[in-house]
Amino acid sequence: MERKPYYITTAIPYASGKPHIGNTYEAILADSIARFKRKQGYEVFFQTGTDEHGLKIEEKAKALGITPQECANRATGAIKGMWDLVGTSYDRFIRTTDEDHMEQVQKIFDKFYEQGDIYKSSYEGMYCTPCETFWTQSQLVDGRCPDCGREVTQAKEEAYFFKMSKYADRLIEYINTHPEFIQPESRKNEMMNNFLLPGLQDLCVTRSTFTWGVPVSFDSRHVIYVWLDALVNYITGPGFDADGNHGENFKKFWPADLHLIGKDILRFHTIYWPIFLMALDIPLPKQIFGHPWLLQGGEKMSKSKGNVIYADDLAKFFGVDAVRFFVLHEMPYENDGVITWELMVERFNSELANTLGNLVNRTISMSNKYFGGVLENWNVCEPVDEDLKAVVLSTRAKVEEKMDKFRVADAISEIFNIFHRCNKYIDETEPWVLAKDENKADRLATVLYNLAESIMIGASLLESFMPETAKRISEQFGEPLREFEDLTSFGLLDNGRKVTEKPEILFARADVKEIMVEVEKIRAEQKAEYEKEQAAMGIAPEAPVEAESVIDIARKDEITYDDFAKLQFQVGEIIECAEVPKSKKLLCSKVKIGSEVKQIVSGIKQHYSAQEMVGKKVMVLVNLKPATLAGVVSEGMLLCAEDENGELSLMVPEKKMPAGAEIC
RNA sequence: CGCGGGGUGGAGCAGUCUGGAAGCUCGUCGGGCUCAUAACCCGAAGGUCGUAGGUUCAAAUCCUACUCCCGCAACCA
Repeated sequence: MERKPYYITTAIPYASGKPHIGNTYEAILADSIARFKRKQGYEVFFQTGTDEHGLKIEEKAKALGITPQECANRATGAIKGMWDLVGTSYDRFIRTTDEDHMEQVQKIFDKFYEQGDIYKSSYEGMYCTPCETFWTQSQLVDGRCPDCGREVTQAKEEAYFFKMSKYADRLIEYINTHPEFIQPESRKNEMMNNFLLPGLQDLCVTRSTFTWGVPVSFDSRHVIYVWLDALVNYITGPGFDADGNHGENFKKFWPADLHLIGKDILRFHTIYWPIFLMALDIPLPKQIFGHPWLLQGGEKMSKSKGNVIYADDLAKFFGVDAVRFFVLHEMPYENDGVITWELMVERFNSELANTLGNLVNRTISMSNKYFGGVLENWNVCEPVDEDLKAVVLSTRAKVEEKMDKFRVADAISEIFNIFHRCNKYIDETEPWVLAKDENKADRLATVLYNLAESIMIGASLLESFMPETAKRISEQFGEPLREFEDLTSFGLLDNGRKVTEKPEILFARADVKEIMVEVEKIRAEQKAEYEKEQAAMGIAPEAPVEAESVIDIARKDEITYDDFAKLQFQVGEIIECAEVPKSKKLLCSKVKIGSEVKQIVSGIKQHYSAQEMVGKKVMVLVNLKPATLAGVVSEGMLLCAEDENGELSLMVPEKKMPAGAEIC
């Protein structure tokens, strides 16, 4: 029988380091869909991989004293390792440094150029020579390079551009006639209104400021920039060939059924990607699903604090399947989800240990206790059985329906509904009461058989989401997991099956306090590792947060006394202060400096209230050129000290000083 | 008027598109049960569905205004 093809991809994460739980979520989500489709009988091609080119990797490699390829290898190793750990069943793990991919990227670029879709022009912006980087006006800090703080110059760089506008109308038409193309649908309008309808800008598709990328075949000073290089992985992976000699997999699987991506890159996948495909004259993928993010609760995650959550750490405590369960089941459909260690423990205990684990355990224990572990259906039925069977047998259809809409969390809830029903069934039938009456042995056997059968059907459905657990349950019952088509009939479990003698605890309840003690250790390790890495790259470690801490900042270029003398500092007295409307950080102060009053806007609202500002004597840079902030003119600058957490402290004179006193 | 997301019992969320008895998990309280991982089952308390208007026989759901919170952007002079 010929199976229908199903092609699913994840985005390819940038190979910059170990992927955190949010990145891993996407791989798990895609994997569960891929497994489910296989279970449904599709021939699935599941592709994931890494994006390995670009400036950042080139720079990091330089800092570490290794080649960019080595640097990418390390990160890809970490990503692939993580994907493998969580059981991602990909058919191809593509890397943008794979030879077949790079060859096609060049050919595709050539083709676009020959077609006239790509043209040579120039890119204008502010350029930092030492950093070899273009910045937009808005990225500049104090008109200087945000990376090194040096001056930037207006510069022009030659680059190649893709004529997006040429295909915009076709794309708008396509999106309008294919409402299922962008998922969730609410995102469709966002793309249309923000990018497509106002008019598409041509996309710059090359860079000449770094060399770590696929070179343009006919112009070796340029490398092909990220989106063109990365997006086409979806077709080069299964074997697209720009000359038309496509591989078997491409012929079989393209167009893709689903690109699963984070909502942040929906724009590139629903606009640039379809346009590239149109330019190649091949069909567009059927659906693009922008999933929400899995965020960490509590404080902002940062490696330097050591509070980044990784799937492998979670798996150490809870096992891989519990991690899969959490990210799949706890993610809301459209909104961002939250993960914390505490939440993980709670879900783990309540759903996995209590509901599922305990159910399997008590069922097996009873079988052993009452019948030496042998399951036999004596067919002594009572009305309660009917409801159990109805729930169990209707689940497959419900799960399928949810999965069609990628409502994975709901699909899992449907499966767990079986386990809840089973626990209730035990309560209703009271096997321990039946066991006391020898005449009811046949009924008791039937009850246990029904339970085992229900659990096996539930476990079989669970296989796509928690493959290990499904397997362990099946082993404990000594019964193989069911095929998809066998999940809608009750009673297929072999009569006389013998369950395991000693039920294995599937999920041992976890104690939050104990876990948190261990988590602290992980955090300390993570922090140490981060500092080591920074040191290896020649960056001074961040100062510890203790009371005695010191802060080292980058040393600026030496200046002469004349330079210094240009700055005029005076003591100013704040006589009025108000919040700047519509701004989050700004306070507007009237500052008395001598007999003059200046209006100064400062970004200190989060540290000082307007009221407490009044009356303070502060250090003011008075001869700064006035500027307008959030629509308010500012004629100077209040000086503050800033610590590593961004806390600000105004500079005030140590002794009483009159307003206007010069600071020199 | 920068972009976007959100405000639903103590906590975390679903429900909003396609109006029609306010639901899930955790927590709390009470009860049941003892096969099991202090678990399981039943029940209860607890909600002005951010505020104010409007449409409607009927609004958490549709419309209008307002308000607060969170990301990003922007200013952090």
